[in-house]
Amino acid sequence: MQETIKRYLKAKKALFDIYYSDLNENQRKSVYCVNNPLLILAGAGSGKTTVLVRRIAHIVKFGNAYYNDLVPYEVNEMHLTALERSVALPKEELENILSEFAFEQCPPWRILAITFTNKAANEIKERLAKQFPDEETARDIWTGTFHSICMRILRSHHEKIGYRAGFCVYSTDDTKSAMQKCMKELDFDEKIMPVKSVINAISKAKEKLQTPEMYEAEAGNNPKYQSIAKVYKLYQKSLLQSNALDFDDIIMQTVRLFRENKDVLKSYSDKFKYVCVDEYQDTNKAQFYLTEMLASSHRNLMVVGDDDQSIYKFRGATIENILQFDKNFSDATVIKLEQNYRSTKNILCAANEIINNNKERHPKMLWTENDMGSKIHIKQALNQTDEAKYIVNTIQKAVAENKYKYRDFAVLYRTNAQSNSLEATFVKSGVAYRILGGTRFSDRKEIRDVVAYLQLINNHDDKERLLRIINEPSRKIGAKTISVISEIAVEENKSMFEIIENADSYMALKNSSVRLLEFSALINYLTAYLNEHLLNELVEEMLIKSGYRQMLTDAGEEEKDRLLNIEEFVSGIMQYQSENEEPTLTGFLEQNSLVADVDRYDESADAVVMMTIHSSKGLEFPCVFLPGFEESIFPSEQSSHSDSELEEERRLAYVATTRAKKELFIIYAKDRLLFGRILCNKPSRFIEEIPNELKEEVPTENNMPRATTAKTYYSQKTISFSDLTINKQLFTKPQGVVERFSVGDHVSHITFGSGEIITVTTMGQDVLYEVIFDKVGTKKLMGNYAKLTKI
DNA sequence: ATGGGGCTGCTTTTT
DNA sequence: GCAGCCCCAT
Repeated sequence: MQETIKRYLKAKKALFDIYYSDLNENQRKSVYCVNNPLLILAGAGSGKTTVLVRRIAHIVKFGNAYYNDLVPYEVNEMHLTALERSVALPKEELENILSEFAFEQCPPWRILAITFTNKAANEIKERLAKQFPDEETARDIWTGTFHSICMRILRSHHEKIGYRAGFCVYSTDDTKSAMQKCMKELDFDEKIMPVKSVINAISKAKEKLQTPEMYEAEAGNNPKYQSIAKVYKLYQKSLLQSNALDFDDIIMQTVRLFRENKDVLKSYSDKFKYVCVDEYQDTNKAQFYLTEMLASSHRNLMVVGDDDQSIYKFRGATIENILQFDKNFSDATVIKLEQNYRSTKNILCAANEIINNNKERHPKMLWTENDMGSKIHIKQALNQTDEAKYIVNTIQKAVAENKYKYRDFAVLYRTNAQSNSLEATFVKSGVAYRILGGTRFSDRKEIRDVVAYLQLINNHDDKERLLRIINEPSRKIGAKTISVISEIAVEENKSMFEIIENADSYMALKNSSVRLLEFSALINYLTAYLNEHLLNELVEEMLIKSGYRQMLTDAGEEEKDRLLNIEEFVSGIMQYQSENEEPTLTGFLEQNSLVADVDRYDESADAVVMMTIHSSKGLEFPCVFLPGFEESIFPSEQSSHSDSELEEERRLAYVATTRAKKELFIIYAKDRLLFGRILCNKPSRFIEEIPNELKEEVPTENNMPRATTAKTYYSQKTISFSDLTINKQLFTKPQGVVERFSVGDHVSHITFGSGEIITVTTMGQDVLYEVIFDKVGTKKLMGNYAKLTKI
């Protein structure tokens, strides 16, 4: 009987291994590991989304099938032989056989997958859909960004945090103008305390879950922080009055909801048997608490991350979250995905070399079985126009030779501002291109105006949007009248819209009451109109009745673009209506405020795509151009003063280079026009960090004398191939047992030098060491990565 | 209440 | 180099 059991279990595992034979060993391990906390450290291009999707599908289809030791009572020789022979079956049939092993399957609606961007969420949704024959299963899985998931939760429980139904989300610009008004009300001088810095400080506070009261307490005697505390307080009050949340509130208020209502938290944490978080290195403290809470009942939390791709520290993301993972979940399994399937050896090696200059990281090594590929093309351009021309020419040539299509190319830059000069050249060239981000579509005045009308119709309390459009087009309602309304509203603790609706009962508004009543009647009429009509019809009616369309038509040729933009916006609404079973104004506005331009990136369109490096995270392209690799641009001027910010820039350079599959072009300009001034910057240090053996200089077209070109810069630091230990290891799969140490051991590290182990924490199959180094102080290192040697 | 003219300061990066 | 802001004149 023992023998039968062994054979049965062996056959089961063999069948699963065949079913998942398109995955590598560690990827399979991640899929099978279902019933405890799981940390996946996944390098760039190592197939982490695949693992995430396949694991969820596995949980739904087979549950904890792989690791259980259950054997059916009736199993006999015939059955066993049949199983053992099934190994040769095609995959579709295999799945039927495997379902026999299913155990503790999880219904799809009890699985939650959280991502950082809508782009990633959509990709997971699409790929999940392909895993199931029916449409419903994939749709029932809760997939979304932190913000969209929280909104979904808040919509059901808004009253518990003091918000009314139909509450709305403020965009960055709405936040800014609301903040400005608060500061004005408190008589704070913008010259001394810029709005931007206040917004930043308050955002940071919210990321740390600090309430205005907590912030005030922490401010102590510091006048600057005391002032910010005052603004924070007033700002929260005005948000509540407008029935609005800002981006950070979405997370913070959800945490608050859970903390103050244990029953609500319990209903969600009981519901979600499995919680998966993508891009865990980008989560901030608030998101960490949120995740922990949601996973608290079942503790089946899987997080996927890569510290080398952490590029959002500036907005509060903390790598501590990955390090803390094992503190909260000491039984966590840790799996590393280090095989890269995306890039050529040359590209991957260059990326490894760049990131290897960072000190604050878990040393790790990506390797690939892909070809060597071309060397990295390094191009010196004369100026930004030359740079753009080089990109256009290279693309045109490759397309003409039928090597690539337009859509195979991406141009990734550090700052959105760089897109202007690129665009100018692309327009003239006739190369199809699309720019994502930058002056966003939704940032355009006319779009913001139309959205403001819709927001006000949806939520009459929304002060910010009301102020935006009350005199747009001109209704002869000026600053004076508005401040009177605002004062009355504060006095009577009513919304401004309520005062406007009753303008005729206030003496102070005598002169403008007719116009005010007309305005409130317009909004009320449109609100009622929505009951009987579709959203796009509402926009048409609004454009006509408000006089907005007339205003634009009167302006003539100049404003023609604006009308076209509005048309595009309306077609966006119609798309929303066709995609959703129950389209609502609230739903549309919410989607509109949480979705960025990058999310609309359509891979099927044959056009070169341009975006910031930040936006490109998670994407891949056969050919990538990286313009503007100059000191003070990349790394940016303001980051060059601090080591930690420089390391973040370097991680960004790492993300940029690892986007490329086949060809990578890095370009720097001798002269660059910026802010109307010509700058002459040295080539970026990141170019220098790529060893000469991996790069190839593109000759300048008119054969300029070489003495002054890039070579001189490179020769400052010569690295020979044999010095590169990492390089050599790159081409072979690393394996073997890593030596373990205990507290008090003296060890040596390749970059940090010698030190002493002070703590040892087991983290799944890995060990986290805290080491006090003689020169650089205390560091936390992962045993399997760190390559420590005993002294 | 509005529109024009001049001045400032800006560019990191995003939900 | 340009967008957005403030101030002043209408």
